[in-house]
Amino acid sequence: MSGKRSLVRSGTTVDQMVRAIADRIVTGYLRPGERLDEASLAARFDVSRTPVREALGQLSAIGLVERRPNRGAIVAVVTQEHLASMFESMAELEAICARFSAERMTGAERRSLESEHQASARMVQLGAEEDYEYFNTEFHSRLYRGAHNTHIHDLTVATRSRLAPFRRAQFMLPGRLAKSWQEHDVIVTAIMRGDAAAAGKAARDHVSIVSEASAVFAAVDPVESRLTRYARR
Amino acid sequence: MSGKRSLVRSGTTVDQMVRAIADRIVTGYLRPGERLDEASLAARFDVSRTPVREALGQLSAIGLVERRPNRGAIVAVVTQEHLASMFESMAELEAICARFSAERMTGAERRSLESEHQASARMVQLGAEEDYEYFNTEFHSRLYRGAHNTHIHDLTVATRSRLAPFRRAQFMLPGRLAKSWQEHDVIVTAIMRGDAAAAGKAARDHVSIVSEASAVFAAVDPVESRLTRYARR
DNA sequence: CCAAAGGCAAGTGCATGCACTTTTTGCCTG
DNA sequence: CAGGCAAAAAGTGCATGCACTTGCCTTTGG
Repeated sequence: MSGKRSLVRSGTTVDQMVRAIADRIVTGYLRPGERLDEASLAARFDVSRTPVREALGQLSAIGLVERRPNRGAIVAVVTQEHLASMFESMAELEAICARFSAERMTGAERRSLESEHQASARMVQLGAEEDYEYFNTEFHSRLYRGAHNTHIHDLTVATRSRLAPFRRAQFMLPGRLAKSWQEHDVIVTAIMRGDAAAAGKAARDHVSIVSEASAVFAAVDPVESRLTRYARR
Repeated sequence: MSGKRSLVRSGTTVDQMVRAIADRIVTGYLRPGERLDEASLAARFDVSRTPVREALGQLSAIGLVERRPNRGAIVAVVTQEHLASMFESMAELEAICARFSAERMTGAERRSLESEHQASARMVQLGAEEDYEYFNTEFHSRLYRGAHNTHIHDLTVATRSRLAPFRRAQFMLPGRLAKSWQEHDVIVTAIMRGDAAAAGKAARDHVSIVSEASAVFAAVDPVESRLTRYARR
């Protein structure tokens, strides 16, 4: 092998592989149903099959890939039904985070939530989808952290990342940007006045709307065809 | 190696290892902070280190074990704070399941929930802790399934199993058995009349009470001493 | 007597190799 | 020409081996 390790990143080779593959799945570069050949991945990342296997095992443990004994691994295929259940769960989890945030956020957390939210209004005016997407992600992360509950935070982040491939195109819908900001605004207002119930409801509604927007894409997405291909085997 | 495989169970060797180790952790046979030596485990289960390593990797991916690069694995240590966050999450997750159950359970599901619940009353009268514990587990599983949401089901089951070591002794508390049944009764009644809000609240309260009961044990448990041992390293 | 250095044992991380399973291919038969 | 079968190819599952890291213990200089 070539000296130390070409990818100088942190952690062991396996950790790097897990992150690398998970990233490709979450960003949609690897599509549901796509075959994950151990040898190819090993060659691609210039490591032996052992760390690849371990990485695939861990990814399958967290549900990002599906492994069939002796038959290789594929990027986890998500049925319409399961997708719906994840979106519904997401709405509930976000509702919990918003409720807790309304009750528990510190003064500093409230202030930065509000100021960043106000700042993101500019992105909406400019119609800067990508910049707004960054604010949006950050906004939701603030809610998760603001809940001051590690476990809920972890569950929410994990669920969110599994939904990432299906949320991708949502901001392409005309007017979605402005609506999203409005919905955030309702959440922020409720949190600022410590109204847990209202914050929870607003967050749940917000995700539900995103869910419906994404469902449009999911239906015509390669997911279905991959599903078919998978079932055929 | 001896022929096929001595542990004839289903799945690959790695799957068996994951289940075997997870089981020992969840049942409390392996205690938080305990060292998981690859070679010892390999010898113990009569396999090579490779499947053991993969199993440990997967267990660490789902949070049951903690892995420090080059420094081996230990059974995940749960701080008091994290434990509290898991109990709180559990209460919320159960509340969601109960709410959904009230809205979505089929007639058959409702009937069997109620009849099994009524049957478990006998266990309370007889003070049969172990038998009641079986009914109790089944009762909660019914709620998770009754929610008709795969993802929530999975999150709830996973969280519950991580809490298992800390719920163990709860029924030893005098009178807990009868109180538990009463609390279940409130949940069942709410579900039977389709009152989602009441079912959710009752389920949340139920778990909160269990949480408080368990906290007593957690505080004086080996968890603390293990924590100390771990920190010392 | 203590602190730093160095070496040793234990243990982890990854590469490689072989056995076994699944899938594919090519040939034969009806 | 479809169907079936057998052998080869491809790919997974696990064992083994070696390099490297870590923690401990001894040694040595102050």
